[in-house]
Order: sequence, then structure tokens, then C-alpha cells
Amino acid sequence: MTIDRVEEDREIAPKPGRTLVENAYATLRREILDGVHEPGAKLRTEELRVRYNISGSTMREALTRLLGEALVTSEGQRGFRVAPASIEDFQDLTEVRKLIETEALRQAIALGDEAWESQIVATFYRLSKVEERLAEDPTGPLGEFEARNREFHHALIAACPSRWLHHMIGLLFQQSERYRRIAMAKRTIPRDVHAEHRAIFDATLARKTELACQLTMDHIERTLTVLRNALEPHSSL
Amino acid sequence: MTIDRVEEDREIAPKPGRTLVENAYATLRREILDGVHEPGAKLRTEELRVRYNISGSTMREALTRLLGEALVTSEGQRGFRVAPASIEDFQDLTEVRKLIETEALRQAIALGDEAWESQIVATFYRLSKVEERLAEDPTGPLGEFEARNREFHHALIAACPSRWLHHMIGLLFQQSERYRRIAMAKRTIPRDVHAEHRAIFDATLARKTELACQLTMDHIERTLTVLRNALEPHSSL
DNA sequence: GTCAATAGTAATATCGATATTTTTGCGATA
DNA sequence: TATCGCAAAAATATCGATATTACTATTGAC
Repeated sequence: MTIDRVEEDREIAPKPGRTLVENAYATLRREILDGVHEPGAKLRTEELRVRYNISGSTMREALTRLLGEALVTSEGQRGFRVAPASIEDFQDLTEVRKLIETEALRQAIALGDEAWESQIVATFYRLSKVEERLAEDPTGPLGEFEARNREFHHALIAACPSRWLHHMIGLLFQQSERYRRIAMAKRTIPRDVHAEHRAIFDATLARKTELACQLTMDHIERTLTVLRNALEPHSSL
Repeated sequence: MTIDRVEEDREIAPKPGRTLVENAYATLRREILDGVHEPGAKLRTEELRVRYNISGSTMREALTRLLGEALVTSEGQRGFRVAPASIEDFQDLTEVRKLIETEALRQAIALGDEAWESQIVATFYRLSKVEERLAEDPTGPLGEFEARNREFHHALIAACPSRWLHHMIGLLFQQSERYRRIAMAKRTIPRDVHAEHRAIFDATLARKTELACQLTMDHIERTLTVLRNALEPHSSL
């Protein structure tokens, strides 16, 4: 396992205001999204509870929380596992995201006000900065990129008033994060992510609804293409 | 509270194969969906753990599970509550369901085989039976109706291959159950649910995609209309 | 040599008690 | 009379140990 090595790099910073379950939950989620725990891997409560310095029941509660986000699975009396990942799952994820995120974008463009626009501008700027740094040093701040990327994409659809659309988009976006991580590492075909973001940015602010939606779908689809090309046929994730 | 009264009616039947958390989780979920615990009501672990004869940590785990299905909320160090309900929330739910379920239906009609068709026929038959009984005795087996209704609607889209679409539809359908319960009780405008189901049934088996989708949207929308009419303006749920 | 039964081991699920935090009740002060 | 502070009470979060179940390896029978 790569756990020990990661332990050195990553400072597990338990935020003080939060409860112990919340901290364990947040940390474990990040580790799963980062691929520290491989898809399908067993998550032994004993092992984890030592790792996070909490008790058994508390650890179970954290694991149960991830269950609802479909990042871990649990079978009867045989404990927890990291949710499996497959190219088929990612393909499915991609299609559903295209459907739902474009709908949210449509609504956002129709309803967005000036505050909405300015947030898009702000998050796009911050994303661009980290993209620049990442272009120079590809081993750079991947975690920060993910955060800025999420912020930008969220800002685009922030004016969509549907709580449930937001909820599902959040869920699906998070799921995709696991796959994005692999795609960025194994990238074989060239890709100018920044250009894609700029195109979506321009189209959205110009209120060109159909163009913005089409660009968004292409953007979502592209990560799938990258991952498909990077993977040998039948190789696992 | 109405808890004591309900305790008489409902036999809490802990299925033997399952674990204690699973039982408590299943029971509590059903009670929330049935409105035993009002939206926004506090869920004290002490109270519940006595009710279900389980320990504190175990009860917390069950509650945490409901968190992922958005039936329960939790705030920092101040416990759990039943997720709030509002007409606005139901309206949102309705819109999103229209979007997602029609997409799934489209795919199902495009891909469904004979086994798919036969399952629709079977579940429609069973649903019709309970609808008949319910027409004669409106205070009848509401729980069974919900089950058959769910089975029928699931059969319609069973041929849709997208796991994620199914996952979200399940989530949203469950959420709607809380509101459906209220709508059926407070029904003020007449409604022939059976006719609606038959129309969807016919259109789907005839592979009339657009018609089936339109009927499905109307069907989903109608419960919202009923609920709107039944409610005084600004009255809570 | 394969299979089945089983004892021993590892892991999971559950419990009951304790530590911690929030809420409540009440009197003092302005 | 309002409100502020503080102590008591209630509720929540967490712990460490135990009961229960699943897994594993070994033995014995065919």
C-alpha cells in the first residue's frame, strides 16, 4: 500500500470547529478521490480508526456517510469497500453529467444577473492562474487545480435555482474527480484545458446558450476520451 | 406526538438476515416517508434508540445513512432532524423528475426487449388490482399502492442502461413519496390515477416515445397541482 | 487428490458508559 | 422589564470493550 508514503506528504489537518466524524469523513473522502485507496479496496475499520485516532463506532459513522455519496459500498456483515470504478461507469457518469449540467447551464444563462457574471469572471481568473502554473510544472498543485476547477464550474451554473439539480451535479462531479485524477496522470493525447474553459467562459457571458451547452458537453466528454485512449483494453482502473 | 398511536398499528418487523443498523435504518426511513416524523422535527438519538432497542452508536449510524438520502439533516454538534419539506422543494423535485425520468424512458423505449415489455405488463396488472381496491375503499392499503406504483414506474424505465440515472430517479422518487402521501390524503380535485397509468402503459408499449414522455410529465406534474390546490397559501406541510 | 467439516483467527457489528457541547432555567443587574 | 451571566440539565459525540459473524487453514473421510 501507498498509505505510509502519503502520510508524509499530506498533513491531515483536523479543523477545530468540526466534529471528529466530520474530520475523518472529510479526510477519507479526499483520500478516496485522490486514489490513495484503490477502487474496490477493502476499508478495514480497525486500520482506519488507528490511522485517524478515533474509536470504532466513530469511524463507522464516517464510513456510513461516504455510503450516501456512493464513494464506498457496504455488504451485509462484511464491512466496507471503496466503490468500484470502471470505464463503463465513467462513461455513464459522463452521459448523465452532459444531460444535467447543460440543463443547469441553460437555466443559469436565462436567469443569471450581474452578481452571477462577476463570480464567473472571478473564478475564471483564479482558475487561469493555477492553470498557468500547472502548464509550467505539470507535477504542480493538482489539488488546488481541482478546487479552482470546481469553483469555476459551480459559478457557471450558480444562477440555476434548482437545489436538486445542484445536489446531483455535485454528486456526479465528485464521482468524476476520481477518474479525472487518472486521466490527468495518464494523459496521452494533447489537450488544452484552459482553451476549453475560456471558450465556455466566453459563450456563457455572451449568453449564447446553445454554444455554451455544446462546449460544456464537449468539455465533459473529452476527459472520457482521454481516459479511453490512455487505457489498454480491459485494463482495470 | 403521534408516535405512540402508530406503535400500535405498525408491527416493526426486524428481518432476521439483516443487521441491526439496516433494520433501524429501514424502519426509520419508512416512518419518515409515511410522515410519522414531521418534516423539520428533531430526531433525538436517545428517544429513537429506546424505540428500536438498539444502542446509541448504532442508532447514529442508521441516522447517518438517511443523511445520504437527504431524508435527514445534521448540523454540527446539534443532532439530527427530519429534512424540511416545502411546496417549493416539491416543485423543484417535480421539475427535475420530469427531466430525468423522461430521458430514462426515452432510452428504455429505444432499447427495451420483450422481457422488458412483459415486466411492464405484469407490474401494470398488479398496480391495477390495488388501484381497484383503493377505489372502493379509499382508506385501504396505501402502503401496498405505493409499492406497486414504484414497481410499475421502475419497470417502465428498467431497460434504460444508465446506473446513475436509475440511482437519481430512485432518490427523487423516494423524496416525492413524502409529498405524495400528503396529496393523496388531502385530495380536493378529482383525479383518475389509473387512467393516467393506463395511458402511459399504452404509449410505452406502442413505443410512442414522445407521447409516453409527455404523459409521464403530466403524470408527475399532476401531483404537484393537487398538492398546490389542497394547501392554503403559506400553510406549512 | 478432492471435498467437507471444523476449530481457530480475523474482522465486523453492537453495546453501555463517559466526555463534551448545547440548551435551559433563574437570579442579578441595569 | 429586558438582558446578561452563569450554573444545572439535557442532549450530543465519542470511547473502549464485548458479542457476533465471516474467513482461513487444517484435518479427516472417501
